[in-house]
Amino acid sequence: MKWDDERGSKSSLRKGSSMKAATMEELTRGKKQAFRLLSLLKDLLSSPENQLAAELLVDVVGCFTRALSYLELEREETTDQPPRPVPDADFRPCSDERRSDLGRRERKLHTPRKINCQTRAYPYSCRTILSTTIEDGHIWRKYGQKDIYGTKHSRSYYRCIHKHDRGCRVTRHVQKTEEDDSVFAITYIGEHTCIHKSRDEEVISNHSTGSSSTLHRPLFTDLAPLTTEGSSPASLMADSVSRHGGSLGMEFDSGVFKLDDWLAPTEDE
DNA sequence: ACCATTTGACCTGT
DNA sequence: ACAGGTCAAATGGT
Repeated sequence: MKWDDERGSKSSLRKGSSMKAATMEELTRGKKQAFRLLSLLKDLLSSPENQLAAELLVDVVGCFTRALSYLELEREETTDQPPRPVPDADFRPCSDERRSDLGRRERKLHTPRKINCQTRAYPYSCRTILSTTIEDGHIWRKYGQKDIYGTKHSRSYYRCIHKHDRGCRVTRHVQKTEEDDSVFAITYIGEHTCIHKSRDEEVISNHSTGSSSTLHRPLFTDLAPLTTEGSSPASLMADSVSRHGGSLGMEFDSGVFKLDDWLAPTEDE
């Protein structure tokens, strides 16, 4: 196994770097390492007996993420400096020359904007989860892909396949995390209104994954609510976890997902 | 032929 | 002006 950046304290005490910069550096490193651990242990943590460990680790990643956000916010408020450098030194644009947007990256440094429901007037709930799979038990139609400024992975856009026949307007976008290529950040915008799935479909879906798990998820409307006012994407994550066994959820933005809400087996009605 | 994905163009919000 | 989101024609797979 290769550990490439164990030596945080040395770099953080570099001459001339501020305490805040050093703090951010340490937090960034901590977050990255926590991600690696999460990725390393994902199979182990998906079993119910390791639920507490999974919860703790997800919380650790969340703490780092939040701490970095707070520092970033404070810096943006107190300085005129362009706030964020390109995150990776080895960052380079996607090789696809045809994309008209690519040249824009080079032109100017800008603060990456917050996405979607924070920048646009969407009346829908918006939640981001982390998962090792993009499968969540729903059928999605991809309708776009964009290179996102300051990130090395492009973002893919999906809408529910039942948009037209059932009027389901939920969308999601999927992007690999900077820290770990095998972990996806999946942001759900809106809620499924096409949720009338039969038990048969659930069984088929479970069976198709090859999983011998006896876990069953309730239908969306049965799920425990989030700690914030929004609701349904937690259920999407719950589906993902129970069916695919390797997914891990966590909070982002405004919602907190409780692992025990979606890992615990559900009792049959 | 049909359907899903890709991707350049366009739209929207800041 | 620009980043991010969406549209829709082109393309590719079956």
